[in-house]
Amino acid sequence: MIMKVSSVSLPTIKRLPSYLHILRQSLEEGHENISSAYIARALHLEAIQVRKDLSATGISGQSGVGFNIAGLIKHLEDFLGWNNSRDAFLVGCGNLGVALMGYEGFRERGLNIVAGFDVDKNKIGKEISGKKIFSLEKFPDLLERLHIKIGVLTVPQNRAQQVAAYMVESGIEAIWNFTSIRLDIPEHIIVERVELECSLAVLSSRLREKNEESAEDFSGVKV
Amino acid sequence: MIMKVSSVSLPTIKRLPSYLHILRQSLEEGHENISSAYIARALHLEAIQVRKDLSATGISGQSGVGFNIAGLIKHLEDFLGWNNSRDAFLVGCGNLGVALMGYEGFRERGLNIVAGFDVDKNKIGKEISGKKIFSLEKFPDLLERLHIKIGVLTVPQNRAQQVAAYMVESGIEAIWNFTSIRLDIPEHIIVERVELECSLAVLSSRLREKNEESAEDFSGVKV
DNA sequence: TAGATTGTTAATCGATTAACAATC
DNA sequence: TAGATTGTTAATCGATTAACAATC
Repeated sequence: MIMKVSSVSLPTIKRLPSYLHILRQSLEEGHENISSAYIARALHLEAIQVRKDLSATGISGQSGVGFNIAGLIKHLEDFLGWNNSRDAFLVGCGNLGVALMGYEGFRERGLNIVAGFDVDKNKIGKEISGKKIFSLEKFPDLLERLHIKIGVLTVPQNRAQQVAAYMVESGIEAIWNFTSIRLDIPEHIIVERVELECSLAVLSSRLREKNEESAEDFSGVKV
Repeated sequence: MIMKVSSVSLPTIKRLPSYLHILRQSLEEGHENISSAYIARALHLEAIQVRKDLSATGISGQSGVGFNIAGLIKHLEDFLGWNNSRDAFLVGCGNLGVALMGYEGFRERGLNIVAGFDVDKNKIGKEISGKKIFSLEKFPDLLERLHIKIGVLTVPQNRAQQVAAYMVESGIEAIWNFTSIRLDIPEHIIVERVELECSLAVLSSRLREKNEESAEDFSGVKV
């Protein structure tokens, strides 16, 4: 068995959604083909990087012409698995959970949240954006019956580890983790964490830099 | 004027919050010092990387002993500006906005959301997690009066660019962008986008790989 | 044919990792 | 002193960028 850990690098994969964004926009504007230079300009990247990324996903353009937009969209969506959407359960119907259940954009990106789960009796039985909320107890049973593989984790921090373990026990294969907890679960389970903290760290440090710069302005400049 | 674009690399900055996490945990457990090897083990990193990262922020440990935990926490929080929390406004009090306004963790990370803004008359005047919601019209005035520098953007996708422009006009200095829109605003404004789509792309492609692997299992193995 | 744009091969750059002397 | 751990210097690795022949 060949055990390749993806031939496509993480930085490349992370840029693909932004390419799709530009491509869809461009298609709507009535264009048929697009060049790597055009995509690069729109995203403040280098054309060669765009070409390298695209070729890594296994598509090739046409010399002198560029890439067929519709074909490229189809190809990238296929590559990401965003064409045939996968069903998912969401656990933790707080404000964040409700926000995610109502977000239309996920379905276009291959993720279809079909139901929510919570422990709060006031929430159980209700519907959010047309999706029913079940008792967490029903999770294992429904997971099996609906052949769900993906769980979205939006519970409070202090419940995260415990609930994640329960999801794994129930047979989940992948967890999209919206908590800041680094889950301790078996290696074979796919876990992707949304790194809010990292994003805030970058924002914070850029703000700090800016402050230091303007402080330098005052100290360094002779009036 | 020296215009250094930060001596500390982005990958390093993004790892700092996880270091803080381990450090706080370790302090609670009653430890006084910690080694780079310990931190690395807890985060599945290499000890040398932890040391390199920490030294990049300008702190040094003690040979044979490690780092003083309390001192290191203080240092990293200072570095990120997470000690003295900065006030921020949040624009767009939908489910996501409400979720963020109620999240306790931000204050510990230097971000204090003090008020929300919305265009929905039903929301204006109400309070969420003890924070008042104002009409978006009041944004520029309150921004100036309270000396707010940071705006959290949680409006619907189709309003994002327009609202962001309004925030810039009003004098905002930094935007934490929770929409998937790449904002087109002046260079000198700090924009940090939470890359939900990228995270989903990584999850998707890992799922696809896993599928392909198990498909190979079946095709490759002779029964 | 001339112009545009691709994909390949090589060069550069920056981040990670290794080795190890210095220090507590 | 022996053991643990740091920080420095050098080596490696992988991603980005450059150069350019090939192609439409």
